[in-house]
Amino acid sequence: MTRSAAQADAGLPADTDLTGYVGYNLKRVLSLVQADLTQVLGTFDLRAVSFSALSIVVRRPGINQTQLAEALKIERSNLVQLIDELSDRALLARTPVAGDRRRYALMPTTAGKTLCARAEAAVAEHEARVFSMLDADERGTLLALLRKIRTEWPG
Amino acid sequence: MTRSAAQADAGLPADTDLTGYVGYNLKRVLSLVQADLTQVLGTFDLRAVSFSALSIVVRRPGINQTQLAEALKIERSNLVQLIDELSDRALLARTPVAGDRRRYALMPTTAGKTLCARAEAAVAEHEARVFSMLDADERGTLLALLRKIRTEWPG
DNA sequence: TATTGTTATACTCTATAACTATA
DNA sequence: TATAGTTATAGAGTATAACAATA
Repeated sequence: MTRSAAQADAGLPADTDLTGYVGYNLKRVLSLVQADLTQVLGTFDLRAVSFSALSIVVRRPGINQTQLAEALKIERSNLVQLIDELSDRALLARTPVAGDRRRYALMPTTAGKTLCARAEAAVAEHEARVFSMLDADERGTLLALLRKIRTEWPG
Repeated sequence: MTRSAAQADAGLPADTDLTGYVGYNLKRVLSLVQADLTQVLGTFDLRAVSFSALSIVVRRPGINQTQLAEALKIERSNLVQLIDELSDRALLARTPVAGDRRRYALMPTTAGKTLCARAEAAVAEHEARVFSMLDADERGTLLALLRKIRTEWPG
């Protein structure tokens, strides 16, 4: 006997009821997506958060660490080592800001821009692959709904 | 001067480009939802994972820890203390299984069923609130899309 | 006084290996 | 040999407080 006879079993997954919650499905889907993304970005020696940070610095050269932390919704303190790593790899640089010696302007290097472009292409492929069960309309709808939740978040 | 003059600034959030990714939006939305859910379940002294586990045990009495771990996609080892807590609070019990002394049948107590029902009502209210910017159709579509991703996940 | 970057630290979550008892 | 539950532990991620330099 491979399973308890003490319960009815309609052959449904045990988490059937939880799948009625949007939040639970968000969590399970994100877990799948993140695992794949980690693999993809690993080939560039990037973590998801490093990729996000680099991508923003490339698009917004001159941004400082406080602004970057706010954009990524992470703590400034947790950004320090992350920027250290990207800086050590010469993907970006902390450059002085004229008139305010507290701040650094984060500037992407040529290597940083190049790696970012390659990583972005890989992430785009990753998204096309992991969401390939959705057609273009469905994927657009999903994106729109998620953005609506973020922009109209209550509180 | 409140921001660097070294960059163009169209007034857009710094993560504008990242919001083109479904995965990034999934992560940011889940973060918002989880923070709210943590507050809600905190009033029952439950974590999200404890609630999920209790909810499954209530619906599938007799399930064992290995099956529960598979359903929640967490490691068996990480389930032990979680079940310890729920058991210490007398919300469920590890009961012997006739014919296999390795296994426990997890059985909800009356208190566990009652707490679960109250928590489920609170979670339903939480979902209605945090997704209140979506109408019923939109919320149904979001749920359907997320479930489709899970059920048709490639690999 | 407030802000920026930084350090140190603690806490949670997750993953892995190894053990026991049972099958 | 394999399975169910358990223990211990290590790593990643995240949150908080306090500090130095500067505004």
